[in-house]
Amino acid sequence: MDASTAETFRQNYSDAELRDAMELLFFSYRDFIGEPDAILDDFDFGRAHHRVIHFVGRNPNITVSDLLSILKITKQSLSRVLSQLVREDFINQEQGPTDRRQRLLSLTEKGYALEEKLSAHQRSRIAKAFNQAGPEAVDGFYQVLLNMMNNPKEFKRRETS
Amino acid sequence: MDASTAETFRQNYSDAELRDAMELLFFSYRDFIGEPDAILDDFDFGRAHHRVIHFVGRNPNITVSDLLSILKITKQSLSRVLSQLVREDFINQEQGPTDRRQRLLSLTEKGYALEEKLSAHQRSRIAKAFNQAGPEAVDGFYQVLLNMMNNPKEFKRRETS
DNA sequence: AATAATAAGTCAGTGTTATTGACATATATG
DNA sequence: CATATATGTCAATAACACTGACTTATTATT
Repeated sequence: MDASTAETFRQNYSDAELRDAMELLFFSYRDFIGEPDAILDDFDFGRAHHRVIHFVGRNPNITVSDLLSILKITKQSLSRVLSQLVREDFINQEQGPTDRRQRLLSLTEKGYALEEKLSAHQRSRIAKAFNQAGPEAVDGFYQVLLNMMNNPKEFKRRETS
Repeated sequence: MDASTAETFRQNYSDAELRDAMELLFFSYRDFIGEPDAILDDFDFGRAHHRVIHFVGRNPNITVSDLLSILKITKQSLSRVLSQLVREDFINQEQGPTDRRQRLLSLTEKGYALEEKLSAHQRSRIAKAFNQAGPEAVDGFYQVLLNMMNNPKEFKRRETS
């Protein structure tokens, strides 16, 4: 979609259409997150652990407070999950080099292996959806979901090819 | 995207790209569901009530068991929420006309009003995202998310224009 | 050097949403 | 009549979130 046609967008969507989209989001997200649960059960972990492992994996050496603002949960909620992951050697904490109050978080090898295992199903689900829908659809998927975010800049797309 | 070019899709996405998409789903869904909570608080309701109200609204006279298979939660989980909504006159139950074991669910006027109020923010969020991204992007959004579902036929798109 | 602010962690209590398992009732179907 | 189905309910439990209050270590400010 180039700039010259940008003015010609239909700017009206009916409530029924918008409710369709709401429902599609619900269904697709429900199925998207429903998968790794079995693996997590084996470790006595839940979805909260999964999210922490994902975001620490994507942001090596992230601080606790930065992780908190991504997850938008409280320190106390994170604490339970994080201390468990550190205790069981999935996540490593080390003192910040310049600010020694910080505890920089990164995945251990064990943590990385779990992330791989957990995300395998989700990655192949997305790959399948992308391949079936085609590259133009993938662009649309990105555009719509980015525009749905409160702060689209929070999403850092690492790789485009 | 027409059938003639369907064979030319790039069929390989890197793990990093796929993890990008996972993250975008997380962020956009987090922001999408984060909004109606304040309204729900006023009624002492939670997200579970919201989901029930939404799906009963979209599927008038749905049976309890059909609602359960959409939500993919247990009967006991639904029961607490549903009986509360019935007790406070947001949802109406009536005996099935052919099968009297069934309790067909529908929104009362009060329930419909609440649904309107709750979905208003989400609808305008989606409308904004659709308008910013453009109609082709909207098509892509639909295609990708549909292909991400376990059973795309579960999604019934009511309106296309 | 003293004070204030920040980063992280912890203790205690609470609430929502989900779970499993067992069982009850009404109705429908073979 | 026996069995299956649709719904509802009781009890116990767990995951994941919350609020509020407080501590410790470290950094920044005055």
